[in-house]
Amino acid sequence: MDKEKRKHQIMECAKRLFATHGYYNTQISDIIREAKIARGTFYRYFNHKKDLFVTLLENYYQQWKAGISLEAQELDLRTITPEDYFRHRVRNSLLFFANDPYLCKITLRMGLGLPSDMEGSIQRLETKITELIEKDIKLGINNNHIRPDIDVELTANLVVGSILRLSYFYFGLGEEKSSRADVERITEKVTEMFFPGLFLKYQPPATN
Amino acid sequence: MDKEKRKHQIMECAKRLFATHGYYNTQISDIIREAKIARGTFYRYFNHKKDLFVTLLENYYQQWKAGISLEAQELDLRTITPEDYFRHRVRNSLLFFANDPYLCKITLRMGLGLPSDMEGSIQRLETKITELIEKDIKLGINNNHIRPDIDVELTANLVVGSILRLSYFYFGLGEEKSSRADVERITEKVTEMFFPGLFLKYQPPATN
Amino acid sequence: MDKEKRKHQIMECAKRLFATHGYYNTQISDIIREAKIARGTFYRYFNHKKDLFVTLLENYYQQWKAGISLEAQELDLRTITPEDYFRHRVRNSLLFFANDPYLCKITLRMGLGLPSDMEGSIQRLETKITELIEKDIKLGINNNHIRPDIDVELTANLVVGSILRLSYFYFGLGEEKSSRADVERITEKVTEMFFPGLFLKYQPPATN
Amino acid sequence: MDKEKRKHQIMECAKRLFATHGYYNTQISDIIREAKIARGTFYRYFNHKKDLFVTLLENYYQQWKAGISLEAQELDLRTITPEDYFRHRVRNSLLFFANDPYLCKITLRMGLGLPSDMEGSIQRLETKITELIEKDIKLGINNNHIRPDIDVELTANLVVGSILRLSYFYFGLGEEKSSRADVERITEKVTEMFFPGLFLKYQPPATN
DNA sequence: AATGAATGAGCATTCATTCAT
DNA sequence: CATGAATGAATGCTCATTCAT
Repeated sequence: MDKEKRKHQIMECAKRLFATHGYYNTQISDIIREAKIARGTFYRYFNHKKDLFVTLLENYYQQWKAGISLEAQELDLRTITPEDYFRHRVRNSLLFFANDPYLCKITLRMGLGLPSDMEGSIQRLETKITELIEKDIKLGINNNHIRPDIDVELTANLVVGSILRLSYFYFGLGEEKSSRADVERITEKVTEMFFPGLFLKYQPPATN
Repeated sequence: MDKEKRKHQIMECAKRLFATHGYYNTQISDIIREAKIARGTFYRYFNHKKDLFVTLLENYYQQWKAGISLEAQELDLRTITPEDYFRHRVRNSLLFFANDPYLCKITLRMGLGLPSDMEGSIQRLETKITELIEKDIKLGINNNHIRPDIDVELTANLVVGSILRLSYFYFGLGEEKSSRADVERITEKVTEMFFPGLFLKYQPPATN
Repeated sequence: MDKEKRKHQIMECAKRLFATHGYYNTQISDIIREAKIARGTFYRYFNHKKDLFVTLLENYYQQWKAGISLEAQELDLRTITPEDYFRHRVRNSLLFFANDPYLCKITLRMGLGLPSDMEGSIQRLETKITELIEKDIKLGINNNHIRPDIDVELTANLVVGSILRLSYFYFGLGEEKSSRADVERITEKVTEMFFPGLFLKYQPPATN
Repeated sequence: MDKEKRKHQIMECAKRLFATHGYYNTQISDIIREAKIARGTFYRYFNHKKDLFVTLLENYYQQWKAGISLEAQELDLRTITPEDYFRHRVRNSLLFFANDPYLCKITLRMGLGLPSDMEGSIQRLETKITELIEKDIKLGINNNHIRPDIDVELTANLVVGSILRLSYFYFGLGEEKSSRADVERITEKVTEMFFPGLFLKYQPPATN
């Protein structure tokens, strides 16, 4: 239908603008200029700016759900190995995000709501943490503790991602400070999880 | 100094408000009401609203850096095992975030910039993905593929965090679609990393 | 003619909407929804929204004029008493308004242009004035000054109507404050007019 | 207080503009231009445009109430004649409206909400009705039925005011057509009320 | 230093009117 | 004739920032 096409066109423009400049730094004026439509036309398709945003994400969510059920059909659950099953899941999740960088940015809350200079302030901390982990990994490789064939950058991001997500989940959602006990438990679990895949079997330094 | 105390008081109020309602939904009016100061006073301590925000994060960053160097001193690098070293790093990162839920929220871009109803639209996708992984893990445990002693919720968040971070890093920062090859490579690395810590040694089903 | 019928249908809908929600709170969208016609169709029958409104009143005015000339024919001016003549005039005026509550509201400027909550603010003053007059009349009846057979509510409205109309005519149409002399003259005339019909012959209180 | 003075200044400007161009044809821009203040300043004193309007009327109402209680004190209720009492009431009501032509216009719903050209369409009907009554009165005077000393224009407005108010009260406030019975009853009461004050004792025409 | 009244650029949204089909 | 998608000028309101006291 032609009406749907127009709506889609607006959504594509908005998605790019939201991802690039953030929700609050994208004005209706920007969207209609980009979409080459008149001001009033925008409001024929969306009730508010907010409506557009929510529609965008709702759409994305539906797309993801559809992808999931499709994915299920591809697998022969009786014969697949656990490793392949895991691999499959990971691949499909990545593919989903890889497919649309703009929605990826929006969903991952990058560039959402903050002007790029302020965004930078936030990213710096993440980057620094990642760099620290990278350094640690390199050190571990040099000392023959960590498998030398791993991709340092990727692994650092992987580990940082876990830690940030767990912080968010366990410390950020509430409002009160978390207890030391929580931290210890989480620390232990994270270590258990990463150790086997990350480290070589440990050889205590030969003393002489 | 008294001046510093006043500045600190403003920052504490702002931090809480930013974390709770987002940068754009926190007005100067809110901050000065909360901090019990006059409008003009605010501008004696900060040049703009943006300045306050950046100062807040800069502070946080310095705090983190200080924590890091402190941490280094605690360790006797000659005798510590690699596992303890890793554990140490993880613990300190978690502690840092656990210590200040408001800054945690801000840094992790939660509640930043979006009214809570729109924020919900975003969180849904993350939650759904996490739930899916949780289901997979439970299935794996039932089928004796996954170690039964793991914490399902924690592990799901850990895995999801990795995947989201990698998506962000490899697909979100640029603007062009990513190649299939990238996805395959990342998939493989993620699988390699998690497999040993997550799965029991695989026993192919006995055929009869 | 079919065209006239359609035009009439639009006018009926608009009349009801204007009377109920006011001119400015009635949108073209409301009218066409109610009249079940398309947006463009409206503009085939009326040049503007204003045109519709003016047409509506023009129509009403013509109707009234027609009613007047008709009325004249009913009377035998040679034999009718002055009282019947007056009664006749009053009856026909009332009938005219009684016949179409929507046009009545519009002509009497009720519900024109203001949202109902603001309209309320205006009505309150009128209501309070009327209530005050009602109280006075009741008092007069109790003291045997006013004929006990009158309809209090009706009479209060009648008197208030006169006063408001005279205020409007003598004080509202111009822009400058009116002189005290005007007020005195009008007061005297109003008193003269209402006194004979409203009051019993006055009996000065017996002194002892 | 200075703050009150500023608020008062805005209200005075708005009152004049509302009365002259109507609520909907008075823009915030007009008000602030007239009051020589900035856009934002307006919103320091009033929450909305509507708020200003309601405040204006609320003020007027309070003024009226204060006037009423004051008025009560002036009267010696034990000695005043009913006629003087009535005269007093009428005078004070008129004085109230005479005092502020702008608020008079607003309260009487003139110039409220409609551009002056449309307002004209409405006024025409009122004017025509008044003219008709004037003609009747002159006729009555010529025929020696009506007292020759009355003020024709004033009396016509007085009678029209009553009729319009009664129409409004009995036919306009509801939405359904009124019954013929209502009209007859009102007609009779109006005639009874005006007849004694308006007409000379009727002399049936001498027949020969 | 502290205050808070004043400022005005900026923005989302509305709605009468037009015009291609 | 009828339609309804498109238009864009107009408007109420927000809010970061300034500045006189």
